[in-house]
Amino acid sequence: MYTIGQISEMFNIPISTLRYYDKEGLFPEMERKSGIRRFSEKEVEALRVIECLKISGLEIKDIKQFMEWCTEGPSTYPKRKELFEKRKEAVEEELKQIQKTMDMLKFKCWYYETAIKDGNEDRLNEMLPDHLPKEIQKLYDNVHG
Amino acid sequence: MYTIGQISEMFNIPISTLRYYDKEGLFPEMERKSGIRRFSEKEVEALRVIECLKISGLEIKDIKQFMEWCTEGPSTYPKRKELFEKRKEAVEEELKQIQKTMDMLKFKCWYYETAIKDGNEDRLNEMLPDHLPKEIQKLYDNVHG
DNA sequence: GTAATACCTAAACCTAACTTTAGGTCAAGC
DNA sequence: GCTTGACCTAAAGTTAGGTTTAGGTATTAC
Repeated sequence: MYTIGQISEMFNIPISTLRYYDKEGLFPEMERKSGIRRFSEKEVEALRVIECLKISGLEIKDIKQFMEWCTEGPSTYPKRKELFEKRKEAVEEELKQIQKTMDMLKFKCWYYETAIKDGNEDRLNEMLPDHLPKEIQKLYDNVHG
Repeated sequence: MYTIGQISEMFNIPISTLRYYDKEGLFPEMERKSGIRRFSEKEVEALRVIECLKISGLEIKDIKQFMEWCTEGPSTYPKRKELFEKRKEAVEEELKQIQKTMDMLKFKCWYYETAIKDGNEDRLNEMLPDHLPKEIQKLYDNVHG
């Protein structure tokens, strides 16, 4: 059993945020001892799931919904599984987008590296849009195609 | 040359958002014809960069800063390059985090698939924390280690 | 016994990034 | 000549996800 302060240190999350999560219903079964929150292994795992679902793009109110399903027993297993399947798909989409973003960033890094060497963008403007070095052309096409 | 409506369709961005970006200074050199915005290739490329930098986690005011550097000529090449290098690092970090998130999602999908088969979590509780199937154990350890 | 810590609540406040609203201009088609 | 559609502005409103504030309790250290 952990206090809110210990959990705050463990997860590097402000105490105010943990209280906010609690107020929003993200720990529906958390115990208290004379008013003081007691985080058990259950809440620790809940926090791991909260961080995961947040990164996946889920809103707090939907995370709350999931936590409620968890208190309702085996009848909600299918809903819970479906939620994670959908989140997986969403994250796969996000991943594609980030890959594209990375390609743009790499292209721009090369671009300015070249501009610094040349002192201007004249040569770059001649190479654009389809006479870039092979590897760079790939990045460029992926982003500007 | 494009109108705001054409750009809105091209990028699938609301007109109100494009005007907001303009107001925030993200198109410092955009022309106007009797009050009406005229988006050139320059602004189209700016928008690609805006989307890239936004996904990389940069705030609007910092994107504005970048766009201003672009109007200041070759002396700002090093700053611009450094910005993209830093964004690249930030996105690499984000990517690691998302990979971890994916592992958690995959684990949870397997978990509920198993729970549905069994009708309860008894067998799962016996397997936790270190007698899971090999591939699943990897995911679990990566997230709970 | 009192001072410092760590906890508590309710409610107000904050920020970024938009979106909506209200009112206006301008060119084209009928 | 008037209606329609696409543009314009300034300013107010919205939302999510917290954070801060003000005031209070309870346990431990001296």
